[in-house]
Amino acid sequence: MTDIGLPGLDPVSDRPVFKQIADHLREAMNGPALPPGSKVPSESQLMTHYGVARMTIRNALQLLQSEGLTVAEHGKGVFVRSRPQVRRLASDRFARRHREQGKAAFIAETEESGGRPSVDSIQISEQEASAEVAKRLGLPAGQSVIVRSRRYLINDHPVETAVSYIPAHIAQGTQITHPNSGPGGIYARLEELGYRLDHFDEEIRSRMPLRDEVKALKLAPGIPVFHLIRTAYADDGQAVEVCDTVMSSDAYVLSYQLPAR
Amino acid sequence: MTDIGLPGLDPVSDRPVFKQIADHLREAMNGPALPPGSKVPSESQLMTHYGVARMTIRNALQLLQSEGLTVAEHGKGVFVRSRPQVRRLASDRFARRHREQGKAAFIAETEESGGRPSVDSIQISEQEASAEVAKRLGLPAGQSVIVRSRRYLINDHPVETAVSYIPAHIAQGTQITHPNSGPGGIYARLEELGYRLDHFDEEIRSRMPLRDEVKALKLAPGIPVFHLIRTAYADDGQAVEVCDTVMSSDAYVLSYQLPAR
DNA sequence: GCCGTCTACTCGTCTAGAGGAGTTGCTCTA
DNA sequence: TAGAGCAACTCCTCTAGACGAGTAGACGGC
Repeated sequence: MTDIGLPGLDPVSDRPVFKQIADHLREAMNGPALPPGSKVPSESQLMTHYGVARMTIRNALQLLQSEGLTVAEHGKGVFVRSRPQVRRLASDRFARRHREQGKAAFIAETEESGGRPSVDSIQISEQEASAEVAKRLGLPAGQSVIVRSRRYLINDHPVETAVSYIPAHIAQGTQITHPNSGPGGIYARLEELGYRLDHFDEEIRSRMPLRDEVKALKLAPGIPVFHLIRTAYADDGQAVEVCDTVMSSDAYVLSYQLPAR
Repeated sequence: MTDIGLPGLDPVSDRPVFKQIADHLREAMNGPALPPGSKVPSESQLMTHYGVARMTIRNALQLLQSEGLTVAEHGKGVFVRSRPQVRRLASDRFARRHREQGKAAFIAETEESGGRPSVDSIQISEQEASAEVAKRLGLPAGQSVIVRSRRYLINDHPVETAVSYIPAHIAQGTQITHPNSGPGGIYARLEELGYRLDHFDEEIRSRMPLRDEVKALKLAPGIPVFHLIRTAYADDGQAVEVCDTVMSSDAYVLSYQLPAR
């Protein structure tokens, strides 16, 4: 086999065999033997090396995959995940000075870091607000909202899905209801309508993706998602937008500045 | 079997059997048939119901577990995860007004929300800063730092581990090097030493936990962690502390306020 | 040289068993 | 009645096969 210096099993250890094998491979991945992108020995090679059944090897590989350390490619082999380029979300990303340059935050930031941004699956509809959304927007339940959903991609790879909810009485009849919301995005439109933005609240959770999210974001097994809910407030204290986004956690580092005063 | 109304398999679908079974169970968990905390039918019950081999059932259950939806308990059964109480981290949690009340952020917040906070595994040492830490602290590599590591628990359940790095020339000979850092925590001590805190930068990642983290945080399978790195800056722009924390993602919702100006 | 086929190798799915170990509750005995 | 012991049930680990489908390189025919 492609010898990467894997040790043998410890016959006295009571740690299950498949976990021991996973440990060995994890170890090798930390060293030079299995650098990111390299190929892990095949199932049959590992079977021969350790003298165990195929299922035992598969359990070990499965474990590593669920930890997000490897990806299996049908017909090719199992490979050590290489960390993809990440996008840093800074806490000033919605500052007015960026908005005034006429580009939505995502487009501007991605281009700056040398990526090719795109947006697809744009869908716009008018719906009754769910209890959750109504509460965040400070509306009575069942009030009508404009729903804008879309998917963001970098170099044609999906990284984020987003759904925005804007009270219908605000967005109705404006460019916000069009797929192309115009220069600076919907926040620029809201300001033109007289809703001067004051601040945003962001709520962040992390969890494993749902089935649909795995598909929409082409997520590898073992990669969690950020679930971020942002509420935009105008300077009169009124909530004017709620944005619910799900992001591939291996494509993002979130970054915030907190006051100490 | 405890009939929860599971449908049969779709013989024409090309979706693998174990995924179909997982789909059925996931569906049942969304409805009243399998509420949080309830017991999923046993492997042998599912074998009988679907007429498939045990491994196929186990694959399905394994999938749900890796999604963080269920927990298996040896000898008892598989149970639907119930969402634990979460702790909300607000972006003003390090505001001076809190610090001046003499309690560290974690203790104050947890008590406020009705939990019983505790801290254990406190270890303090002096080490050479790693390249990463040195860079964040703005120190030459290899400079000496005081390392404070500890684990936070709520109602005796671990939720977070944290390691702080403070330049030795600042912390040396102060209470910061003692396990009990005194009222208001190390941030209060830093201010007493004349480092008036100006702001914090927080960097957030999400990923699956390492082996040690699973143990330290008693994490169930399929639960990712937040990895948060906070840097504290004094008002002269100097970085005075770096804190590296790993948090169980099912115990936290992070919350930040962003300026729009 | 180019293209299609064949083959060997990869991982994916599934079957049908084995023994082990933790938990629970019943039964039988003292 | 209290306790020990046992049986039945749970999930965990592992074996030894089967067939399927995707990939890539060798090889031969055109």
